Amino acid sequence: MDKNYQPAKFENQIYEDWVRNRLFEIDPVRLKKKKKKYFSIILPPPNANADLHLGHAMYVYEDIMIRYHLLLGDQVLWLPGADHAGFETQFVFEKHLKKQGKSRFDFDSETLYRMIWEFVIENKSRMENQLRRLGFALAWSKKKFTLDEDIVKIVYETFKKLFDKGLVYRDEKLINYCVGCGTSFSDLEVVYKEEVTRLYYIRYSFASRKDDYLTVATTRPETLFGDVAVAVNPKDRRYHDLISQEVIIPFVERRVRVIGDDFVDPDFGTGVVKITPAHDFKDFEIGKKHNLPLIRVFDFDGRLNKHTDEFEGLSIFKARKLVVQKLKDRNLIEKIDENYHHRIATCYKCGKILEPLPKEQWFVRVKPLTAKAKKFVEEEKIKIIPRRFKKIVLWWLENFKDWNISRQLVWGIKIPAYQCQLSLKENSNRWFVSLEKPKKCQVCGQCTLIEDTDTFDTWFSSAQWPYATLKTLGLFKYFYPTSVMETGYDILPWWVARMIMLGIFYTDKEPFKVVYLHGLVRDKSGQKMSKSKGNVINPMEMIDKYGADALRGALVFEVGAGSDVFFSEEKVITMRNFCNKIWNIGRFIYLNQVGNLKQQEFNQDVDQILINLENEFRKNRAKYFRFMDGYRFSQAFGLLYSFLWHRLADVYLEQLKKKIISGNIVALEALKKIYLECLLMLHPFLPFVTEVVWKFFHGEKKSILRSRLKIFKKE
RNA sequence: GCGCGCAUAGCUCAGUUGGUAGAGCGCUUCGUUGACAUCGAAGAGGUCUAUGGUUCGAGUCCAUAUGCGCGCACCA
Repeated sequence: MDKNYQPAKFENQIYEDWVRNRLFEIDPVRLKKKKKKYFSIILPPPNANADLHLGHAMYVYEDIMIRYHLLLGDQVLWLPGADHAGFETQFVFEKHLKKQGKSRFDFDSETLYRMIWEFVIENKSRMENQLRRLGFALAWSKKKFTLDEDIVKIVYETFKKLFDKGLVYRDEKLINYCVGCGTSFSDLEVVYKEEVTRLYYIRYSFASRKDDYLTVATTRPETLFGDVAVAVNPKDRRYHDLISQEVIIPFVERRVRVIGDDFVDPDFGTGVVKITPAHDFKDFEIGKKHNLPLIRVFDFDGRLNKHTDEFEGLSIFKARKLVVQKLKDRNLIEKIDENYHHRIATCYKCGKILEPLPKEQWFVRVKPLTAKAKKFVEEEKIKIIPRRFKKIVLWWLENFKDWNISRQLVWGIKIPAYQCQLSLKENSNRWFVSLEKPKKCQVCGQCTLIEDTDTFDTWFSSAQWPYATLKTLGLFKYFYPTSVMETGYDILPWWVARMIMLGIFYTDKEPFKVVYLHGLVRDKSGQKMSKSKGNVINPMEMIDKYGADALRGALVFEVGAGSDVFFSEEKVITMRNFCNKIWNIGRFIYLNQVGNLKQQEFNQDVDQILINLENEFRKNRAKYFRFMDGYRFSQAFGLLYSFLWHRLADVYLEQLKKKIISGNIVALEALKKIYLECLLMLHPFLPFVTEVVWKFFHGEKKSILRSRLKIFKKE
């Protein structure tokens, strides 16, 4: 044994041995003996478009649970997978294209899809290797990908089932559209940014009295071509007499009516609002309520269209400038508030302003789904840890809006929906859903179909991940519902809540019994890690320098449940030192064991020191199991840390040292027994070093995972 | 506006059945004779944000306040 533990010498070999000996795989014979307890976790599938970051390393909590249950002798499954990550991946890929001076418009959709496919496959295998380096006890033979044919089939089945039950519908609504990325989003993808913008006060002349006018306040003068009304609060004395009079929209000279609606805040601006249903969510609602037409004034490429007269073809931003200029020329601008604080909806990925635009999309009707989901959470059929997140999950389930699942992207699962052309001509717009590509129209039986070219929101497929994976693997009846869903609290509404909704919908059962949430990994001053701040720490670099165990330890040690992790290299070093401590206690025992074989000068007196040691160990062991079973992993780990280092090594080993060196075998054996049991308890946290030392004592072929020590029977 | 979280040693943070305050780093002093200097010993350093309440007893439970962080919603 070296003086210090050198992880790089062992880690790869140890992991290969684990895989080769199928220690992470389920045993099909044992599987059917129902005596065993089942324990399963589905790995949140990392996006197959980039390397792992520290957030992924947080899956160490899953490994801790998995290895703990392996040691308990349960029937264990930790299922690996990868997510095609539709929009995210296409976005990353387009950045690659841009570097080469190209864009998505240079390729037809099939070519683009194939190129992204190759890109993803390469990334996927690199990402999987990184999971291995972290030491994760994943059942690799079962790994799944969200684009596997059988998975896609399940996704289609879910969609059809939802469609048949009226829980998915197609409708023209305003959606959040990113002109740069070329796709729509659901409400969850919108990021609001505080900005100081201009508020323009524009005069709309009365149709009856040309020299009199009504002033509206707006941030978006370029949308005035789409105005179909002007609204005031009916209780507002200044204006209520004007309701149902007409004003004239500049440039297009269209007459629109003044309407009264309570939603208008008399104190805002002038108390008069222009109503543009095609480009504003609130206006869209008002438009529906008052039966107003929808006039879209710019297209999905972000350029003004034929409804804008002389402004046609201009980009939104240019059009705004020019419209304002020309309004000024006509003396129709009353004033401009230059310091208007405003929150603007932006694309969470590219940061550009999102446009509300009317578009036909597929929506999931969420109310009926959330009703059941809420019940499961309230009654704790799904238990949420830490508890405080229960309220948050329930809040989301209560407040979800209908979920837009259509994306205008190439990279993704194509939506299996078809439109009857005949119905389109007859203005009835009928769609049907078909698992296989249909030979003929299921509506009229004769027309040439129109295929939906959109793809699903990635979260629509990942929301089905627990049952889709287990169904396709034939493991559904053993492992569903899964035991634990462990993930970051930041994707609660995107993923966890939706898995609960769709899981219950498809299977009538909860997809998992426990949701365990971990926090974000921040740098040591609490800043979010990001490339732009330059504070990103690469987990693989940490492993190269200090070993996988040290990295793992740093993500667990003294971390509050569900709270963010303040990560620093110093903490990794502390954990590296702890691994070394473990190694050296082992080294002391090992060296003296060999030495004592010659000396044989054993001394039978079992003194008070050993009794104290044994008692203290017992107490800690009991606590350990309480912590582990209560999902308090950080505390279990902290307990082992202080017991092993500051009690076993600093106190007891020092007290026994002389006796052991002089050949007291009883003392040596007592120390060794407790040490080995500690290794076992520690193994879920620090799998490599514990396995390496274990093998020094038990031989190359004996894995700690196959140990049958009674300690894990919890006597 | 609604909701959530945090406030403990110089710094970063642990501390869930309420029972004499912990770790890492940093600091002071000392120690390298075969477990480990990726170490050990000794030590300094805390009215656990404030006020009130429940209790024999509160860092821990309740209420209010202050400060900080976060999520969501609205905004013509």
